[in-house]
Amino acid sequence: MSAGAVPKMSSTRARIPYSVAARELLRNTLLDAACDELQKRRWADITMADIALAAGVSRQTLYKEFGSRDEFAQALTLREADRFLLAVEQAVDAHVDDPTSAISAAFDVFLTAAAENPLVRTIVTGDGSEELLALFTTHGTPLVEGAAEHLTTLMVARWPHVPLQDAELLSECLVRLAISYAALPKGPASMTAASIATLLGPYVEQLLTGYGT
Amino acid sequence: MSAGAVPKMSSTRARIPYSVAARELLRNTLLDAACDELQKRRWADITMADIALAAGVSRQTLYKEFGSRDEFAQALTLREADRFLLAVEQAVDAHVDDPTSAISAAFDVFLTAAAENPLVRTIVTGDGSEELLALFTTHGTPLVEGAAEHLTTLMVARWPHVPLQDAELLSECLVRLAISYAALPKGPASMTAASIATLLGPYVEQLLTGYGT
DNA sequence: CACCGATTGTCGATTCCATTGACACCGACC
DNA sequence: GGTCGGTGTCAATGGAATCGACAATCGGTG
Repeated sequence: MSAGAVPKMSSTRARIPYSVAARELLRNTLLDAACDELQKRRWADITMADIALAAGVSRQTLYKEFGSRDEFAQALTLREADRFLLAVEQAVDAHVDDPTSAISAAFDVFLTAAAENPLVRTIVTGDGSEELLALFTTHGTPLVEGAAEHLTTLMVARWPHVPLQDAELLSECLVRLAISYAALPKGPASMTAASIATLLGPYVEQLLTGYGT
Repeated sequence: MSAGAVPKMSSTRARIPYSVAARELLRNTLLDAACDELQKRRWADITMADIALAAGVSRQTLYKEFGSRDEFAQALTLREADRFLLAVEQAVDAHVDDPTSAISAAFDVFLTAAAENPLVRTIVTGDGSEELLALFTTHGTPLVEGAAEHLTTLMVARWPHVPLQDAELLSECLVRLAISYAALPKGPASMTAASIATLLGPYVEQLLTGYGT
């Protein structure tokens, strides 16, 4: 058969009002422009004016949308994190029946994607983007908490039997481990993923079989 | 393997300046809103106010973007036509080696998609959307000429040996036949497609083998 | 036929948002 | 210490979207 690309009309799902769509478009255009620049030079060498220019927008609209340079950097990392979480979610969905291998698979896709991701690479390579690095570690509260929260809701939605507290603990540890191995890889992604899975496997099995009560 | 959804960063290709992206977004939001409404009631029963409201925009911005109700309807059909041409283009690309089967395949995907397309269905079903129907037939100059032109450039790009004049003639006839069969189907799409292909096959073969000159 | 309600298309006034240009502030470098 | 480049902020300007209202038109109703 030929390439199956049907026209795909307007999609009957809830329509997004133009005003919010435009706002989202503005933010993404800015963020995308910054990503582009990041592939050419280091974060420290990129000015706010550069980003605004690349996005085809004035410097002040950039400042209105994101308060400061730091907040903009935050938004950059948070959006990228969201994308990673999306991939992780799909990986988990492919292993709902077996939580341990779900962890392994999720870790695998995460580490593999991280190793290839331009933004992550420029940060991990070091060399001028220390400020961005900090947003993943020392100043990484928003990212870690946000990602952990996302992971938690993801988990409880699939395995309702797991107590919230345990899910939160597991999520945060997973997020922290993921960031750690993304920042400083050790061996191939699949290997690391398998190690983490065997490390945490017993714990999650215990959670699901309902040890107590 | 799991679902292969890598983050997919900003894509280094040429960035679209925000201003034009926003304009495009506005137009599409409006058009999409109209499509949604069309699946609920007939074109004659849909007011400009309804469309504007559904798009989350004021009636006047709608009038500024598209001059009048008629022009808006035109834009609606033209955009849908463009989507169909995209599908057609892909079908053709799957048969660059054999023009006759390319025609057959293109016609097939076109008719199949048309039969399923909500907009086309509401029009073909008749019953209240006569004004839209006219845009495909009696008032269809922009659509027919536009589609034919698109088809022509598509053809000459793939088969440069074909004289422009012949490509234009063939394109226009194909477009008119496609519209005709979409409006009034006769038997299954694949059958019709095969018939058209056998009908025009000899002509295109003659074009490619270079009969004269 | 006259009336009425709804819709189209247009206009001016208003509001909101992005742009412009300028400025004070800070840090790096000479 | 002085200069240069970048950050962050401001008031003024311009344009685009909104609001409210209007004449014109059309279909239905008494």
